[in-house]
Amino acid sequence: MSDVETINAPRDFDSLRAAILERRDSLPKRIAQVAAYALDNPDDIAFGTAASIATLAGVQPSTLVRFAQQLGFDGFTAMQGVFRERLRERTSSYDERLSTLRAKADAGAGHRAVFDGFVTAASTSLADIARSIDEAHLEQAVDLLAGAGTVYILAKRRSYPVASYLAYALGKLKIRSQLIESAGGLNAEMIGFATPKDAAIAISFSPYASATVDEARAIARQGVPVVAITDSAFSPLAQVATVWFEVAEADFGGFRSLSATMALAMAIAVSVAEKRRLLGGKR
Amino acid sequence: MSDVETINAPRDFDSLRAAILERRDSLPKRIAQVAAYALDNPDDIAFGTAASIATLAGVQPSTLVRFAQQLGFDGFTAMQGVFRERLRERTSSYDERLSTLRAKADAGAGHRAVFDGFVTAASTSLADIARSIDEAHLEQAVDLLAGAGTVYILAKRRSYPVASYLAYALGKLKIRSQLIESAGGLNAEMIGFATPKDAAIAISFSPYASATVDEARAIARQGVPVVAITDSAFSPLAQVATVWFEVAEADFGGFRSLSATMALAMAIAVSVAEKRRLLGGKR
DNA sequence: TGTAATATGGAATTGATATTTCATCAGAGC
DNA sequence: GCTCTGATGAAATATCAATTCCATATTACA
Repeated sequence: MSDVETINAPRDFDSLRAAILERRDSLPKRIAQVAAYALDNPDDIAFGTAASIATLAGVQPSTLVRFAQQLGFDGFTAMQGVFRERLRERTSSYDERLSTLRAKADAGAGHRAVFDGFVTAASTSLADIARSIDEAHLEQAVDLLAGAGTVYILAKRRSYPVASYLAYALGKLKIRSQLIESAGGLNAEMIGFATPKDAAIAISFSPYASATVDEARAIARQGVPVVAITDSAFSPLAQVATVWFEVAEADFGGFRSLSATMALAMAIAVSVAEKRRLLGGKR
Repeated sequence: MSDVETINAPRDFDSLRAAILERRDSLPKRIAQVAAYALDNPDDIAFGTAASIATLAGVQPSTLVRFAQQLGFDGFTAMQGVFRERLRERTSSYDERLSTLRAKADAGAGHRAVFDGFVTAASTSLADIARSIDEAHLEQAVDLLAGAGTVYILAKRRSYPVASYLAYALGKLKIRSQLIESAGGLNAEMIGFATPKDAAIAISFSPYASATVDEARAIARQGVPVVAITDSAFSPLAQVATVWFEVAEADFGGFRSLSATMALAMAIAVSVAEKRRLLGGKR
């Protein structure tokens, strides 16, 4: 007869919520109890087992299954899937936006889609770093650089734009810095001048430019403290660094956003300048 | 002897992360593979089953268990609990974070506030440009550049990082380009080679670097079409440009964000490459 | 008040999943 | 070059959890 029910199971949390509220009054006592608990503690449902949830809600596991079935699901597991989806969507809305944009751009949806893709990639990266930045590391890095004589900046290729802006900013802020840029022959000599009283900032992302890695290793071996900005704990830079930051830049069309890295680099530069001003004297 | 290990299983994600990083170098290959995957895709671990995660990470389920045990957990399930805990603690979404950031960026103090300021400036700029970009101009600029022989890139000082990334991207995309960078003496000669079959991208913001303006004027006088990215209709670049974009970058602590300009520049580069691919032939 | 329909609790079952075990393999140390 | 130790893969196993079933209780209705 009314086996039609099987098809209209809610696909997302909002419609599930709506479905529950709609039937609220027509639900049997125990089922209603589950419904109330589900809306109040959606996170518990996402992770718990049927048994554990049942205990918390004060019902039997079988009631949970019945509840799910009343809503049109196959069983408890299917319903739980919706609760889990909700949890991961809360964190990945940007990622989804990005992937649809990618699909659009691939389908040839025009230049606007490409542009939106880069904007979204940059926004994602910024939101990401805003959440994940480690304040203690920031303090450490600033302290370290504030006490340095010369700040050596190491970056090649993809990361080079950040380095050049950093060099520009440090110059404006009257902080002595040395940008190690070209693949030309003088780099080794330049690095040779660095002492433990100096400091270095190295920036590199996978695939790590070998020159940057080599130079960072060399400079670290001379006892120069290194602040690294890289993309993974497994980066070779992380291993030689005194302090390192993990920055996950979203990419689009094969090009990584630099927004998060830029923001971090600039924050470090300005903070170092501020710190030096506070410490006074040293001119 | 070292059976003490059993007790020190990390209780939260941060210490788990720390534990992984600490042992990074001493881990066997497959286990390290799991470690890398776990740190890169923590969400997957929270939700998946041992089998599904193992497939994604390219290992056997047993390796997952071994990994968990190495970290001091009883088994995979216990470790997964930590990943789940992390997910339920992370409450708000990206957008919420950014807007609260914006609210308190000016209120706070310390280095974190500086960092937040830069992130806010960047995301504001991005939001602005996403709203105000002129699609017709975008089309025009892409058409113009897609038909060009060599793309000359003009930018100095503050805008130079964008130019260098643009040059990098164009190179990767196999679009011939020439970056006019140094204040050195050769620029005039370089520009002298440009013909009306080429094109130029000029980037400059107030206060406009005089070299960029002069060069843009010179190249335009030779009949070379110029795409300009600048900040006002009164900009000298707007006057010599064939197409120009207005980009209003927010600044913080005296330094302008480059995020919006970057996104626009990259979108142009990729769109040009796409257009050329569509036009085919031309190799 | 009696009867039927539905709801509920509890246990058995079925299915899936983590874990363990064992055989094989790679590499370090002698 | 050989042996031993530790790592790895694959499959068997034990565990655990969802589901189903059945007996019982509750409610609705006549």
